[in-house]
Amino acid sequence: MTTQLLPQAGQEERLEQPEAQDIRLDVVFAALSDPLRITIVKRLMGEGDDVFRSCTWVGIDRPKSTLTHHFRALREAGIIEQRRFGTERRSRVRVADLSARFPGLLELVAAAPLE
Amino acid sequence: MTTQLLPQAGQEERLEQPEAQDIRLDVVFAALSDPLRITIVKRLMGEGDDVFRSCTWVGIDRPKSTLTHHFRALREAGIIEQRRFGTERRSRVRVADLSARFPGLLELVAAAPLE
DNA sequence: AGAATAGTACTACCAAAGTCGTACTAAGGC
DNA sequence: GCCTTAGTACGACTTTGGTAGTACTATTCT
Repeated sequence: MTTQLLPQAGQEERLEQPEAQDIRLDVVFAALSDPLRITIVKRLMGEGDDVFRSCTWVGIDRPKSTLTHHFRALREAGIIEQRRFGTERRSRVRVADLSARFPGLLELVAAAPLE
Repeated sequence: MTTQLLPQAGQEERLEQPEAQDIRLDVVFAALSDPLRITIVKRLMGEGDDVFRSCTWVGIDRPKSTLTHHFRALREAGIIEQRRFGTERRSRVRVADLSARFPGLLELVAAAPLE
């Protein structure tokens, strides 16, 4: 994290997530088996791997409680990192970790015909 | 199928499966989110992509009804092909189809630390 | 025909999971 | 302090899915 460019000040705590070596493929598959979550990951990835975006930025038409649930699932599976920025919870895809652990996985997701 | 080497005679009908272009990534992820199914696929792949193996050959310690359920899930997701050979239902992984549609996916499965 | 084996349809059970609403917390602006 | 917004914990509901047993089908061999 020491070399990471953080575009906004006021960054605070990172929400709990598994270490890279603890990320499990079956759990990742389970998290990404939901089309909505693939969409979320694709949109976040489209912004680059050092950019954090809020839950509402992703633009999914679902109640906030549902979004909370999905983002949590992605975080706990190790797919995204979430940090608190004031009132927002901003996320980014853990591209480096996932590419190291599961080479090619994110390319599959990026190519998925789901918007 | 015309160039496929079939090691046994008496091959009969192929069970229903999705066409290669109809295989969906989220459905594949869902099917492979079960550790037992990853194990099944790994063992089948260890035999090569033109070799059919029966459900019991795979050597999973589960009642037959549970195996039937899992194999069906893999087939309907498009991950395996199943054919009837006498009393047996033999399966092989659809390596060519999956590699074409989702490059690298089977390598992830093969490398998964699940036995 | 009977026995044995492989596998399946059906059923039941329980757990997991997606969806949503509600009441609430956390933060920021006026 | 009040208002607004972002997000969460909790609960309820419905659907999905893993597991297993039972009765059965399909096939093969004697």
